[in-house]
Amino acid sequence: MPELPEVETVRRGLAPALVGRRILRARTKRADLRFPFPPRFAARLIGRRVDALGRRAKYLLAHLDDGAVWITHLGMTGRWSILGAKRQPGDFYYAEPTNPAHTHVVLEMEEGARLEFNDPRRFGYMDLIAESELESHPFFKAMGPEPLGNSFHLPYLQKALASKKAPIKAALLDQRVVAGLGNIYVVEALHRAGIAPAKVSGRISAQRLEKLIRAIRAVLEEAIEAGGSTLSDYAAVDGAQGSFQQRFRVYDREGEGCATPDCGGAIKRAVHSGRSTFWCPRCQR
DNA sequence: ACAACCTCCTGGGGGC
DNA sequence: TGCCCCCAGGAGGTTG
Repeated sequence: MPELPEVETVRRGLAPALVGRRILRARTKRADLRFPFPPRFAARLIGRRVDALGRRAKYLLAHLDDGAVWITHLGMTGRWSILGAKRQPGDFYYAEPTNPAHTHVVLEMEEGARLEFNDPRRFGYMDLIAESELESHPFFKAMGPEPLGNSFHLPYLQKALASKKAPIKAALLDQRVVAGLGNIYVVEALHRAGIAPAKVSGRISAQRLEKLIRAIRAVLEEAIEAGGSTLSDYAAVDGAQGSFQQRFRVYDREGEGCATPDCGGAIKRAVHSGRSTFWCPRCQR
């Protein structure tokens, strides 16, 4: 479900409930998600104040007042909801309750916000580590640059892809190359850049890589603006659905006409490494 | 080292 | 209606 724009939307929704407030209660309802919770996870959250809520790629990073960082990855179906919060204009909202059987973490914050983490497939995970260990943590150690950040630029991408034989689609899904893209935004960006998903990474000209960088940035920025994409279960913390799925040009549009002006091609679908790829064979080369 | 799988897990949708 | 198969936003681990 959640790629960078969805995680950023969740971050922006959670921030008013978390930042500057203390965690009054915390409870996990099972021992693990994708991985076990760290030792004494809930107990170590209780009493802490959240100083800042950041994001790195698809990870949420809550910086706590004791120097620890509480990490959440949403996996495929992970969802944070805010329930029963204050009902004041501009404050929090009330999310539709999700299936309680899949509610795995519950927090109560100062000022009355109740936060629930719900994840039917349990591909999500959480961790709690010292801020000083963040860079060396296995999740982040080999991670590539933020696609919307200053270090994602042509010289970097040229170097990262040079001599790579993998198809460009696979390379962009590799979080070591660039961190935060997933299946949807990769295929959308490749379509905008006019690059075929199967194109060998190391054989794309500088000019076309420059166009790809611009396409990645544009699609992510537009998707954040739209509150992400909702296919089935993704929602923001207040239950709101994203709307970027209405602007997909290729994703899940097999057989439909290409959106590129004067192209007239038809969108194709193929499966590579178990993941669906959508593209227009006419304008993506 | 690299690329192409398989896997974890649940639920929704389509076909019969 | 029911059942079975396929599919899904991620990504670590295993093969070859």
